[in-house]
Amino acid sequence: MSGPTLSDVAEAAGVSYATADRVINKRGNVAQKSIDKVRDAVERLGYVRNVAAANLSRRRVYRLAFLIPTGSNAFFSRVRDHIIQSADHLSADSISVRIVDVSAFSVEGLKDSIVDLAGSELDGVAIVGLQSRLLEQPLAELRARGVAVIGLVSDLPVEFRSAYIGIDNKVAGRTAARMTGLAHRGRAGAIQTFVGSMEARDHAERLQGFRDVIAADFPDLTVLDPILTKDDPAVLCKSAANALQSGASVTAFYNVGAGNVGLIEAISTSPGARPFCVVHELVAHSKQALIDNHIDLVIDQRPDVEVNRAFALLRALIDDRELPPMPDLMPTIYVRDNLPADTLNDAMEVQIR
Amino acid sequence: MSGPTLSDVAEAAGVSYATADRVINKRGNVAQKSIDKVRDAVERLGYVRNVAAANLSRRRVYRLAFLIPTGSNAFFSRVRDHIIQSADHLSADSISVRIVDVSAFSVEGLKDSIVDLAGSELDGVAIVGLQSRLLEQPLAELRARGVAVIGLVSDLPVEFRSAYIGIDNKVAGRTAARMTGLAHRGRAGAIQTFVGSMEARDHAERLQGFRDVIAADFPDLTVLDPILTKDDPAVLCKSAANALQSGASVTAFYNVGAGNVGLIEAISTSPGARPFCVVHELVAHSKQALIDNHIDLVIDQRPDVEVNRAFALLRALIDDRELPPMPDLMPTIYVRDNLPADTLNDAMEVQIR
DNA sequence: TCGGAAATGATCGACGTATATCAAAAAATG
DNA sequence: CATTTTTTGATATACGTCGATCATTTCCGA
Repeated sequence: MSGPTLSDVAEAAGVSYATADRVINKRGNVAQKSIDKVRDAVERLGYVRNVAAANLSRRRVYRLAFLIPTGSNAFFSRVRDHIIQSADHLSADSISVRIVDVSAFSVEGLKDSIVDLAGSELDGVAIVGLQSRLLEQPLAELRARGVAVIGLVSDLPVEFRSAYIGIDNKVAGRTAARMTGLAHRGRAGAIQTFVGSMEARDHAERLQGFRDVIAADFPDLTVLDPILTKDDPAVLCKSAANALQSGASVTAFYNVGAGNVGLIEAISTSPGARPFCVVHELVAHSKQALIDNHIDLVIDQRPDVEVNRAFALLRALIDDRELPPMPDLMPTIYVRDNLPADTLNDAMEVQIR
Repeated sequence: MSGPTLSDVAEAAGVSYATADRVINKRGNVAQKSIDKVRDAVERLGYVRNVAAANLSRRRVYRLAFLIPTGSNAFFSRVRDHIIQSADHLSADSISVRIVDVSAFSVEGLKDSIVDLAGSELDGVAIVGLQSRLLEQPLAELRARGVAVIGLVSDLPVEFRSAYIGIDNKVAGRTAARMTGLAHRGRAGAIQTFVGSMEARDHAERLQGFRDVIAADFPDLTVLDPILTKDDPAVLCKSAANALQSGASVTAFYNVGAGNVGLIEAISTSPGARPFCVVHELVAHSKQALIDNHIDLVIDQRPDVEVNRAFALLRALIDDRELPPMPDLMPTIYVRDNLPADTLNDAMEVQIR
């Protein structure tokens, strides 16, 4: 019923268990001839290592780390909460997780944190990355020590990680544009966009995707040049208020970055009809704003799904197994009617505990 | 590092390993006093039984079954494909899966299939259910034999299953309404709705949710009485073509049920502007229709996520463990820009193999 | 208080793998 | 051919749990 064991393989290969083991676990001191025989038998019998038994035997503990930016950013506290919550349940599978706080969006800070990882024994790490050559050296060293490295939410230099988990931000921007276009349905309009920083790759990509779709499919709409916010709610509040007062010319808002508290503040205190409004990431205040009808749509990247996926992926990489099939990561559209019940209530409880 | 073992528990409780084992595995013939001591020690030490070791020892194979309606329904072939694909990778975890074809939407057929399950040894089963008292008896018998039973996509009688995995169809209908409303933005309009059958609970609920939101938040829109289609593409094609010709009065289509091939056919062959168009379930043709701009939105219930969740849930139930945290199941909105790359290409390959 | 029933303890051999040791065989070296 | 080196085989112990068996102790009722 359950597949062949290593003993079966050894027998089929005509070698001893010890030799088969030497081949499987790459212990060296094996003749090429024997290696071939074992490999062949593995193939023929369809042998797959019983990971559970192996881990039991070697008392394996998967030591994982997550490098997450600090700060008040609500999205990353959501990520953090999901990691903690998952880790809680994964400890039963002998997985230990450490969350490392990284100073937000500082290449130097991230580099230091990666270098620091060298101190502790690790099997795998998921990093909210940045694109910088500065990171290449420390990442290479990590991987040389056998640590599985993946990028999370924001990618690392491609050659220096095994995989990336996150949405395609161009797709996210395109989706926002599609919805904005549909909401205008033929009518002309002007869309005020906001970005945190054009240096942030995700912001730039979202804006690009947004512009592409509007240009291609909604010729009656104009995309106004983005206002630079540095993700600061105060800046957003002020500039949004400004735009709201400057007559009825603006028919939609699209905030590519964070700091939505400010945008919502401006909208909720401004009288009269408001523009169609799209923002990113479902967190406590954006959820509330949907419910209160202050905004129309939230494009979300489901950090819960991403974290789940990170764990599965790291384990597979560490065990050198095939990847299990995993649901695709697509930007998810929320309106006030398909809100998850517990996005932040539950997560917050975890945080408080 | 890794938690206490049962030996530790026995020692802490001041009983022998054998007694602790008797308590943990409910073998009976244990004094209440001993039970309490062991339970107490488990609590104190935070013992969790090592499922991997246990399964290794007893050569456990999780024997699961899925009862899925047959027929040409594209949604269920998608479900089927995901089950097959997952099962492929789960065989490494000694999980064996059987898919049982059930004649679609026939209570009698479903009942027979459930009764038939009694023949084979099973640990858990996920059933695309129906609401009928006829099912209660056979379900009760299944569960009496220790089989974990969950409802999938469409629920079973509540008292006779351990859990239900599926979306809230009222929420799905509300979401469709919200998007339709946004797309009209102030303009008046009339929405032609289509249902397969008002007896189908999911259809009725979607329509209800849809009506609720339109009535509450979009007073300028009228929901026309639904056209009964029996999910038959031919019926949909004809009635949609009819609606399209009867002047510009209809500004939107909402198909609650299946048979979208027909709807798309009518739209694509009709000249001039088309109404705003929302359907359910992302499958090959609805995806293509999005790309071709024949429809605007697809509300999807992510069968891949649901199947994943079903596996996790069944295992947890069978092992009598706590549930791992799982992403919420919310209706997902697809437009032509956030389409998953592989929804059906990959799945179809699996089918062909 | 005796006998039988109930409860407990002690211990063993699986499960499939990892890791180690030691001896034996085969191959390479001069 | 003798000697070293490389490669192999045989075997043991451990991981944490399950499912046994068998002997011993404790409990309870008559």
